[in-house]
Amino acid sequence: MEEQLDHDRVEKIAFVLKTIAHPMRVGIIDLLNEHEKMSVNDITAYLGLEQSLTSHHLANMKMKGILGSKREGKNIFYFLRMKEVVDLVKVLEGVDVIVF
Amino acid sequence: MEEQLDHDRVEKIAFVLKTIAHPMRVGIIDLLNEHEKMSVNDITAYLGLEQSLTSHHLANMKMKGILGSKREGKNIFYFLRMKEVVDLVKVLEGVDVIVF
DNA sequence: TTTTAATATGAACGTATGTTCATATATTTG
DNA sequence: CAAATATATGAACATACGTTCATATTAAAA
Repeated sequence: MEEQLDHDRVEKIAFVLKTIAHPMRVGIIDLLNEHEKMSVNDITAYLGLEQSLTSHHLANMKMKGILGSKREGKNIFYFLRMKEVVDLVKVLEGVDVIVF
Repeated sequence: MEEQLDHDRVEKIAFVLKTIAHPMRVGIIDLLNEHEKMSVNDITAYLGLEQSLTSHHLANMKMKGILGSKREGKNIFYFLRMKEVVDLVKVLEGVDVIVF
């Protein structure tokens, strides 16, 4: 017989991958890897998106445990909580990919 | 000024992540990491899916450069082409995740 | 050469996901 | 307290994606 699929394991792994599998989310991870923490405004400016859209992405990644946030006066700063995601991006750095 | 977002780079990275961000695809990657090559039938049996669904997943991952395939008689064997995806899975091994 | 086995294909469908827009909430400043 | 700034929220919409089903293709075996 074959080995057995560990459903829980593959689900968890896929869940994280799914959460960051978006160009803007990868960009956010890069940013927060280089900056420790950043305000929504700064992230928005960097990504060149609308404020609301950035907010949605950040909220989603926070809800799923990838990011954390902390209010400081008028600003809310986001930071990496699940640091492993940086390695995900690193693994794919320079890999030859043809996108369609 | 801030650094600039490298659109091409994040797109490529997100593209690969997106392709494998599914429980069954992660399972397939595991399998092909341990087996070198495998027939559709064997993969289907292992995953416990329908033949057609497995085929769709395999075709998708092949089209996007993650897998390759080779016919041998009645069987078609799939194998890992982009080996880096194994490291993606490894990075997330044991990471604490709460799925919803 | 008919049948069986292995795999692929494509349409149809439902659901999930990203985006936009308008508006709400919270904090600071005047 | 009113205005301004920073961020969040939720509905509406479009699109992407996974799944199923029925059928096509290819190769081997009888």
